[in-house]
Amino acid sequence: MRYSQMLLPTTKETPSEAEVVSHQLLLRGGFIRKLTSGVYTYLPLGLAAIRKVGQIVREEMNRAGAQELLMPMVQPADLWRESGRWQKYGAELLRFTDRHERESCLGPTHEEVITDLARRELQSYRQLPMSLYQIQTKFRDEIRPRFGLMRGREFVMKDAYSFDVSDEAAGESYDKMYQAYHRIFRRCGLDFRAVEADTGTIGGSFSHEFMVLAQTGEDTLVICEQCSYAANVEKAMIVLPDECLETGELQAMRKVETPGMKKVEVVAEFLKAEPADFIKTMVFFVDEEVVAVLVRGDREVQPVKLKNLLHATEVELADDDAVFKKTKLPVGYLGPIDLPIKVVADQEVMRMRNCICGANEKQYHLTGVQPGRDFIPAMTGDLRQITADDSCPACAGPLKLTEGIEVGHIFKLGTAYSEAMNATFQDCEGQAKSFVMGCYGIGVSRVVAAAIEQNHDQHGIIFPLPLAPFQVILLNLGLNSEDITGAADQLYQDLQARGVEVLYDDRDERPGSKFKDADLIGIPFRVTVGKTYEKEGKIEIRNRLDGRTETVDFDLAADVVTGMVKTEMARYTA
RNA sequence: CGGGGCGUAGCGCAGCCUGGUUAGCGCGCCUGCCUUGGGAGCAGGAGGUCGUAGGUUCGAAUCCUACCGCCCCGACCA
Repeated sequence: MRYSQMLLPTTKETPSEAEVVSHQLLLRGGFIRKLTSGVYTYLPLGLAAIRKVGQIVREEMNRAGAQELLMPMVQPADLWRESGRWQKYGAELLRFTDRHERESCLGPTHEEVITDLARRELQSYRQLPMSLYQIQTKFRDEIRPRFGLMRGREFVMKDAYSFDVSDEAAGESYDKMYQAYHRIFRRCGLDFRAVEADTGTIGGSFSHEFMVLAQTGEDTLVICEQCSYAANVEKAMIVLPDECLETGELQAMRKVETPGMKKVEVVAEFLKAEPADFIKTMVFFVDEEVVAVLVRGDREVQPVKLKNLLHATEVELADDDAVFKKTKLPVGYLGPIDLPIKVVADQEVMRMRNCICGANEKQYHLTGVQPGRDFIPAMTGDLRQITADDSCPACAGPLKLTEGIEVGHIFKLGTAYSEAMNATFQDCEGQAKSFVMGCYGIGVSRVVAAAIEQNHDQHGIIFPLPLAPFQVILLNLGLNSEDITGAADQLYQDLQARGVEVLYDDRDERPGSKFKDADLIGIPFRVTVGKTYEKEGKIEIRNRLDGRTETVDFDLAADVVTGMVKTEMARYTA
């Protein structure tokens, strides 16, 4: 491609709306333009990068035995009513009514459509297993889209669905996808981890998220430094040490005056105790019900764990005003003893001795409280957020917390959708059975953003070669010289003839601009034809990543560059 | 939806508080000269319903009201 003919509008200045680096560089580099909130046009360069990801995904999906199809973006409400998600999905599902008053929605995901297809077209166990996928634009009406391609409302997603005869077979399909995902992200050149995850609104029994490690990530992960354990903090199980930590004599419960003190730290200082001696009582709205959650004073409640323990659909931390309005309880002085609402406790709380907690009476706390003796919660379980001080649930090794960008998510769905939608096949005994399903997503456009978050410097993007919209950028720095231009033109053709993807900068621009743009858009190899060619008949090849430059004879240039591209590409095989 | 901020040329911004001739600046764009290895220089030029509607006023980018859009924080979320 000749740069002079390409729509590639780079800018010097950073648009004010962009917060994170991938968003800034995608705008500055002329990859994307915003149409409206969370909705972007992919310019030629941006589309090229997305296609690169798409192609890798496609190859690995096919290798894993999945077949590509393409489903409609517009979906009828009736299908969503069958699965129950017309009610459950909430405002993120963009709904509308057509001229015939038929209710419809824009597809945020395609479980309903694919399950409908399966129940029509798959009748026999002989047709199974079956895996189908598509790469398509999805729409989710995010409350707050942000960070450019990282969290748009419209985005390109690969979604795959598997249908199996049994739970065991479905497990095999899941494993295949798990392997395929590893290959995909390895081939994309990303630093990533697969982590155990919560299943969210998609539902299902088991799931892994694929996380690109980057500081701008919206999720927090916990990773074991010793073994391969990794999990989203929403899910990360906490294993308490075997021995009881607290020793010493059991005290009797005592009421103490703590005027004007609500925060754990304040009361702790006043009573010369540690926050870890406290039982903190947090109030949540759990599907309209008011629930008190007990954790140790220095811990945080993990709402997703709470949601799962109580089998709730919605969990929200209640603010003080709301709590008081609803319960008339003395906010700030709450404690588990004689509390007139449902109380659930983190497992750790039950091991504490001689605790301090609110007295459910203004200006008073209790000391010497014994869980189990002085109160018994309705339910106990793992409810707190894991910390770096906890030990690995798998090997008891040390843990590390880190941020991640979710680029893929795979779910073992089971029969949730097939049962709801009556999607069955006949097994070998002629019995009707529900399909055992799995679903597998990759945020294709998000992968591009994540790759940039992970691979950039002060000058711009540094694409891993497999994702680069072009492999080589060829600079002609002598437009006025027939000699140089002739050589550059020739090299452009020679490279193309060798199958190298090359962007030929033949613009009438000064060298400085060309260098800056080349750095900004992140093409891995830069080839320069200029002064050095005129003087010595040599061209320069520079690696965007490390800045290393080689000078080679013009006659060898095409072969040397092609060789470098091939060698570099070979590093990314899965 | 709650809190905050912003809408002035393609982009980034000033002007608004304290209303008053032709609304500025930088980048980009067009023409010419000159220049050509890290976003050059000079000269000339094009480009604006000041987000929209209404109001106050002799007079509104500027003050008031409503609406629309965008960004940030929160809740929410693959």
